[in-house]
Amino acid sequence: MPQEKTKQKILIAVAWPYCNGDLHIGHIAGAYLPPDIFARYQRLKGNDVLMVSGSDTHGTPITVHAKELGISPREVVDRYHPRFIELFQKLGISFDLFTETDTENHWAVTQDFFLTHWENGYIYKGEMQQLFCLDCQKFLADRYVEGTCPYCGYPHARGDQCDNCGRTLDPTDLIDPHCKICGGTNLELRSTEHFFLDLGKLNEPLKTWINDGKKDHWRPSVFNFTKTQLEGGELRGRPITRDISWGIPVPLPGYEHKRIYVWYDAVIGYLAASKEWSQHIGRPEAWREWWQDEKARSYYFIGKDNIPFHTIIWPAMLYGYGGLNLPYDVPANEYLNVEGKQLSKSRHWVVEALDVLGRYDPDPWRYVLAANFPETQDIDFTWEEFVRRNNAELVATWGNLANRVLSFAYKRFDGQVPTPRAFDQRDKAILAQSEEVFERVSQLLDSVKLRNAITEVMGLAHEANRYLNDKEPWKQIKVDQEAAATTIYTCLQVIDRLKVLFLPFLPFSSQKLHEYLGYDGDIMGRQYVEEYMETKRKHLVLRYDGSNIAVRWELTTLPAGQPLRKPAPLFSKLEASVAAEETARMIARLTQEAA
RNA sequence: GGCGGCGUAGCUCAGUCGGUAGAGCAAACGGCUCAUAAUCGUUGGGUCACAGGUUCAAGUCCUGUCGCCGCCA
Repeated sequence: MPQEKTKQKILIAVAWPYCNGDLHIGHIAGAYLPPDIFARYQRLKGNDVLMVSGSDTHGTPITVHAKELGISPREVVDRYHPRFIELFQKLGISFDLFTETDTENHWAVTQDFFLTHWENGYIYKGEMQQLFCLDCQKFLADRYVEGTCPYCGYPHARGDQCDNCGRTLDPTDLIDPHCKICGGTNLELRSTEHFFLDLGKLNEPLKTWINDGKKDHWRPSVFNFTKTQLEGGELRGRPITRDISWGIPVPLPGYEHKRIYVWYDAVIGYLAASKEWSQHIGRPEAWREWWQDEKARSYYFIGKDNIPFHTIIWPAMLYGYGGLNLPYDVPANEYLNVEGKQLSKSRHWVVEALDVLGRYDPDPWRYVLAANFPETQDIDFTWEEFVRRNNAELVATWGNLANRVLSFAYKRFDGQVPTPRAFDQRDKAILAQSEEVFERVSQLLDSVKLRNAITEVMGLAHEANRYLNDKEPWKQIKVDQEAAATTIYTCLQVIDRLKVLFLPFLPFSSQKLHEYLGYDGDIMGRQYVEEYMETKRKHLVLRYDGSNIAVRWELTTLPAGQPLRKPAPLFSKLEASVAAEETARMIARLTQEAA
């Protein structure tokens, strides 16, 4: 049924990883793999996808980290930013642009935002009481004050939060507060002038926005939370500047020594990166198609801790700026726990993504994480589950299906796709099933139910195995060559469709399968790293080129007689011992770091 | 403390609009031998956190309690 295909503009905005440490698999499952699957699907459908993110480089955690290492904040960024890029390349996360916030472009876009908010009356000046270190002659950001937690007695609690009991604190709550820079205790409360985003003034328009009746597709956890907050009508001004030296200078005369608070500039990155991408492709105004066209849709992929920033603060900022689209959807995920415990760098319970990608292929990770996406609740990942899903589902159900059929065809039908005769009822049934699955998966992907979608796809692989066992082509071929040819053709046809269905999830193996089936061409696109020079500074970016992709999101028809390539298994089994080894590795690290 | 989400089989999780509780794993038995010993079939297992309420009918809606997670204070 040919329907008018209008290309939809899809902005895929991905949480900006904070650039002071490596990403773990919880980040991948929560925020980075989902948008890639969604982006690949949308591109295959023929929509115009712009998927952007970058390293979040400002803020005091990075300056604190830099001081601990005895290097500059910029050197901290230079240490982790390339590792993010390496990770996303290895995992196949197809950012149209992954950049960073310490760029001339981002500074300019942020300062423009600030000035526009200022001119539009959404920023006001106010006085704040802040601890000042008399020895350093500096105001201390919350994180630069250390002391004893008044709740649990932990002696190294920070001014913003206690790492031991997790409570949020005010620097003045601390017992025996001292300066983290010089260790001194000569602190006094002083008044300092700062700028505030007037969220109170933006509460009412946001209330109208959340109740506009166009949020039915939002996840309940995201929608209910946002709606309640906005209808409470109690949004208050929030400081957007700080007395630190690392960050974007306030663009007002007399205030250049103050810096823009990292939370304010980080979300602007979505727009800044879109503008940077437009520069790269040589159409500097292209970003407008994703940000100003009312029909464009923007999806923000984030973890649940980030919900208020993306459903309240960022929409408020966009509204206050004017003329830019507010989020169409914010499919926030819950958390991925590991072996029953929450991942936590400070508590030394981590599975670093780059580390494990050195030991295991990307598609098994993509599969296992997608099958476990925490879309509705926190999910418990175990290494045993990783091995089981890899061996019993990816290898045994899907990889083995492809391999058994391809091998049979290659050996018994002269290395070609066999020519079928008329299909019987059983053949027609499996082909019809592949169409139904295609429909269902499309609907699930459209509504960002990725976990259900991949389960449906795997279900079709399961059905194809059943079909094969019903037809027994290894028996048919002894008595009726054409019957076997029809069975194998039918199964290859289904596998070809599974290749497309799996492509957003498992691009690496779908590419291999594409070649085994005798096709040419690239179906997963090409990622590449560039160094981009601005007038004074340069930075590394990750980009993606999917312009030559040789398939579309549609039911394929495999040409009979097409020469096959010699097949090989798509996936490898893992030793059962892997689970115990990896768990032991985590526990070893835990006890070692704790000592 | 306030707000939101979650709590379902031994384990990990689905469950749409209120209509007789589902899948996978694990266990047992059987079929097949194309395939990486992979695959296919059959079989068991439930106080849907707890206590009330609405309804002809509640895992689902309402109230309260407990626990976990997040945001805010």
